[in-house]
Amino acid sequence: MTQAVRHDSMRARNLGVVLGEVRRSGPVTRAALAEMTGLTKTTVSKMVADLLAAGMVAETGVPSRGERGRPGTAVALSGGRVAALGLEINVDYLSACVVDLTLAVRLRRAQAVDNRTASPVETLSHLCELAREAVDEARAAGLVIAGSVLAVPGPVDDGLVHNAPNLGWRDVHVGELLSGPPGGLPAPSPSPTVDNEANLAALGELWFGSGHRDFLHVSGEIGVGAGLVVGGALFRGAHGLAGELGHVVVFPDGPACRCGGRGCLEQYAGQEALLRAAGADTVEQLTGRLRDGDAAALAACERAGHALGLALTSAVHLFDPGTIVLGGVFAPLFPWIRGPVRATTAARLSAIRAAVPDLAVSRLGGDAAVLGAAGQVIHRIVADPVAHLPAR
Amino acid sequence: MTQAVRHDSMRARNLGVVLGEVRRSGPVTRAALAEMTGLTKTTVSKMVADLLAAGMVAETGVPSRGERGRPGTAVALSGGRVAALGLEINVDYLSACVVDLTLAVRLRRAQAVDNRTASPVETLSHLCELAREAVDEARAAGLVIAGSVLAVPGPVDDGLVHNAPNLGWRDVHVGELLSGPPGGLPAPSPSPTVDNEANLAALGELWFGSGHRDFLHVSGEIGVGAGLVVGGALFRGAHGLAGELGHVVVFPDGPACRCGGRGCLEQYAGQEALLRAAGADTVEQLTGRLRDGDAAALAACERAGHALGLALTSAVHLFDPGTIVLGGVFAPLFPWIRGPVRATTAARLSAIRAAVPDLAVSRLGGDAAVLGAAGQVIHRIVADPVAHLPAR
DNA sequence: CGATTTAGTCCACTTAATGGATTTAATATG
DNA sequence: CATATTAAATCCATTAAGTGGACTAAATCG
Repeated sequence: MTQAVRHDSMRARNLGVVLGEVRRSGPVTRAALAEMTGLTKTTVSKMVADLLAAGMVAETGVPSRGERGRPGTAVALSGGRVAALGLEINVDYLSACVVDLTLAVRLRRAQAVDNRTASPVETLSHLCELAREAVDEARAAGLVIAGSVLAVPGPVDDGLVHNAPNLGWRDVHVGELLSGPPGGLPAPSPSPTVDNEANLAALGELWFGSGHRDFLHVSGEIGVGAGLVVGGALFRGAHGLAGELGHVVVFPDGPACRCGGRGCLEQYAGQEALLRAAGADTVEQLTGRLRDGDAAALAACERAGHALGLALTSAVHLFDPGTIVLGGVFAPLFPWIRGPVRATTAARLSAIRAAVPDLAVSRLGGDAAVLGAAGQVIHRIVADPVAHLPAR
Repeated sequence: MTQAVRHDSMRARNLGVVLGEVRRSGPVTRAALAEMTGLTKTTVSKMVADLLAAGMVAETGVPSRGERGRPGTAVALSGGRVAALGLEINVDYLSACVVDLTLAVRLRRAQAVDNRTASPVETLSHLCELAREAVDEARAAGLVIAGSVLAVPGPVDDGLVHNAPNLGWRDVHVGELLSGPPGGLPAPSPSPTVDNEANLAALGELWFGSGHRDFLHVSGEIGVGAGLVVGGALFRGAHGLAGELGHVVVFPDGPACRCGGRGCLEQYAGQEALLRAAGADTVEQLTGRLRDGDAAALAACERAGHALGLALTSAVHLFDPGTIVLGGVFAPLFPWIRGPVRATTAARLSAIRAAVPDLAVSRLGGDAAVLGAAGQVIHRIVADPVAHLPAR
């Protein structure tokens, strides 16, 4: 429920509103902020002073536009102090990044590890090491890490990974394992919150991608996940398990899927099915063959694209997304699957929908999830700066 | 974006919080309200005084529970003054209801009209007449109609019905037609807002139904629509067109659908397909035959249930609903389709989902949409009572 | 160079919530 | 039966935070 507004939470909230507006509108003067937020110049001035003191915003060079009157001094988000750590565990790599308040990527680390053969604890201590290095380096650059988020390839419920089949994890309580030395691993503090990779990839696309505020982001990895963003907010469903595009039924009598069903999208457009159909071992090999015009590879993409188109048709009817963004392995394959996907969706949607959602490719590819993880921390800070202020 | 909180909006908001808590918790004392909202007793007392003066709450008989100390005087929502009008246009009937603040249905009117043969303007003036009668009767009972919402069987965008195929409407600007005598019809004032029938039916189920806060409501009418409620809020998608369950792809190579696709759910479980397959003319006839054990009727239900189960499997993977509630024509058919639907969803979901959503039947049946329409007005009033207060 | 215009700050005022003291109305107890 | 105890509701002085108008600062215009 919406909570009651008390005097202090009013201020906290308004600080968030002002900071959010600063982010949205780039460098802005206090006067413009007052106009936009509906607060008075006095109030805005006081709040900007607080934000300046906290190192969250900085006065930029005056954008003197040659207009009459006293020129305002614009303020913008400052990347100099506050930063966030993004972490990712995936099937065959670990990854970390540090992002500052302006969403500039300050540091990027990745490490190839086969996490299928390693135990969860091994993988997590590996990750902690990587995180530690990243944090140290960020500190050396004068940044304060305000928080971190970890992306894992499977559904997460409050720090608990119930079942991540592609990692071979079952009931791994990541949150607890990372909650610090007494019983846990030496994780960076404050200890990371854990979230699903597909969800965070969608948020990555939101904050670091093409700038859409309404889209369905499809992350093709070993599994096929999707994250829906509506009005700049992620849709999670009742238990946070929404967006399992990979198990949407495409051909009800198709091949059996590890989910217990038959004919799920993953059996046609998942990375393994796709490579098997094309007779390739890696995605790089597949794109190579596609470039060479290999018939089997092209047929595999055609088939995967058609299946993806069918699943997306259902998803569009249910979700009503603004745009569809293809990411993960679908990004490098985009030139070849775009056609079949479009053909299928257009044929089935154009008669009833005024606008068939655009089909776009993600520029972020595999980086979307780590970036989204770090971005989520930043987003939380901007929405509620008081909680992260160095106590007044 | 979240708007800035100013002094007056702080009060407005807190009034809404208090009133919302009164609704949620039935008769409560001021002291309990203070506890629940986190506001002080002083503040709550002042606000309750305002709400009493506005006739929105009333002091109920003290629920003296034999405890020590001064007993509190409980307050509860009062149905005596404020009420809302719900309206519905459907293919073969018009309907109206008046609901008071406590969500008690004070008045219920329905009229069988074939709106397929009538023009939109004819239908709407018919509706206005019905509404006028309902409003007059409510006034006579001392109620003030604070607003109204109209349900129509088709997607609505800001008062404009782009395409309601089952009514034969195209680009009917209902909002404008109902905006009052200068150019419009003599609609009740304030003039109704318009929304989609499936959405409002889901909200009806939320407020008047079984009390779930997370569910997917399936309204089987001529078309098959669905409304998703998550955390007590309706999910609408980017353009308000979400939940078109009827056009989820079930058998990609199935029969052609009027949407331009093939093998949509509507071709198997829509009212027309279902009756045709069973060789029946009306739903009543069909249920009669089912009760008699007619083989063709049972087979038709089996087939429809299987198709619905497939579509719901996809919907569960994408939406992650808490429960599935079957309404509309599926309500009377529930005893016969429950089995096939369950069998299909359980087989395809149980291995990967910790909890397969429950399958329940709506107690509201065809009334869900009108009730939801009236309920939406009430909901708005409770969320922001200041806007509906008789000016302090 | 003064008039005009706009930005930002200062200050007295208002709103609404707070917290503790007080009053009120019950039950429990000697 | 009078008194203690307990909890609800109200009263009142205080505080936090936003408001609005006056004032100062720094530009451009004529």
